[in-house]
Amino acid sequence: MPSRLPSSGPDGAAMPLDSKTLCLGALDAGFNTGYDIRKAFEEGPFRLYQSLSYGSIYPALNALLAEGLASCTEQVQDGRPDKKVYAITDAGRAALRAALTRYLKFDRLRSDFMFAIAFAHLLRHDQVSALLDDYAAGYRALADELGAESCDPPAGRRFLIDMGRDGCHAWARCIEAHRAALEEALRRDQDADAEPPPPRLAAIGGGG
Amino acid sequence: MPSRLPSSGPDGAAMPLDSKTLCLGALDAGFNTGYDIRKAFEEGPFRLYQSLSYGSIYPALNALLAEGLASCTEQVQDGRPDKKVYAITDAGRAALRAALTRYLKFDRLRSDFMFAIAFAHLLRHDQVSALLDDYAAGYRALADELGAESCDPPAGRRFLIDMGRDGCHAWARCIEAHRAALEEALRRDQDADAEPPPPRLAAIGGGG
DNA sequence: CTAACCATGTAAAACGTTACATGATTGC
DNA sequence: GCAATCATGTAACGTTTTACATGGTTAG
Repeated sequence: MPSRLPSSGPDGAAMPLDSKTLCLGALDAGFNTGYDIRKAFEEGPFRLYQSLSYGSIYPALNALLAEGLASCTEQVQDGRPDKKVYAITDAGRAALRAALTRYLKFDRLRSDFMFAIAFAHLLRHDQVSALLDDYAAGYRALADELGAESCDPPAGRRFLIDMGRDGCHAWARCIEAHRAALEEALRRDQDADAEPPPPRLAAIGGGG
Repeated sequence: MPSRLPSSGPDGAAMPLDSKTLCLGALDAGFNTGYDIRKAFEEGPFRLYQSLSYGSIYPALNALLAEGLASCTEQVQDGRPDKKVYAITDAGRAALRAALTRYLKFDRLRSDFMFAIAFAHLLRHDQVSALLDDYAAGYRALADELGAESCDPPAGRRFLIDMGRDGCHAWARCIEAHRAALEEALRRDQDADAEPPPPRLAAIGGGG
């Protein structure tokens, strides 16, 4: 059985990486229990780029085991459920490599903040400013968290960390670079609304 | 009936904006049919920040209509199904404003490329380079597409456009700024692997 | 002649998150 | 005492994507 990893459909079209592939990657990166894998996607190196929760991880791990893409040794523990320590197999590493070599789906950003800001005209000015403050602060905080990563990772992981840090900083700077224009435009629009209707009477009277 | 828009759960925790809110936003922005709304999320101003497909849009539109958050006038057409032209109502605008004022879930980036690059050590160098080329090119192309947006949009939409353009350019620059380090590290690792085993024989012989 | 565009809508399938169930240990 | 951490796993739930159904017009 040729252990399929459907990150590409039957036609070869780009499909998102599936949870099995993501787990295989986490395993290769040295996260070797379901619990640790979740942390890798919640707080660890993959945090910015992918997400995965228990509900996907444990079934995926069992599937990988059944397909021979991962192996598992159980460690009996006191009080807690037995710890299952997984390792990627050679077949698993081959499958991971194959999945990463297919056409990858391009990045997708989901930003409720940016969507909200599109409707700045419906919000009060102080709400818009607060939104921008929170948003920029969020990215700065993220950048700092991501920068404080484990020392001396392999080359690929180093790239992830550096990109995450600098990319988040860049986005924050971008917000700050454009907010002045937004806030000024909003003020202008408000002034235009609040202004008493322009003295058309004169024009009308003069034109008659 | 107080037309709920569940972008916040019962406890007030941050939840992603739901499809009804997104449709309300599209309606407010002047996209007034299901078909046009899809284009707004596929190619239009929201393209970078949210996604929404027919399967979500048409049911959402019908729900909004039933709740009085949108109104609809049908335009009979030749051959095609009747065109339903929607408009946001005052209640709808209030609901949109309310949804955007709740706690918003922070941005989530999904990047299969970045995940793949984390495993550069499993790929051939030319594959890694091709990946980086495609990735940077993708962001540059996106930036250019986003920059070529409709003229003179309202202030909030102007912000979206400018952020999209500059943000994508910044990310592309970031890729290019860090790729040299990655590729060099990969070369170093390969050289270390390819190097003939160090002359331990001498040491062993000398020590005997 | 083929592809893309216009236009709405439904149904099924795939996928993911959340909450639940369980429960000892460690730090504040 | 309370919260967090460790640790696995399932079931319900909701969302999203994809395919299907229909079909005339227009541009290359």
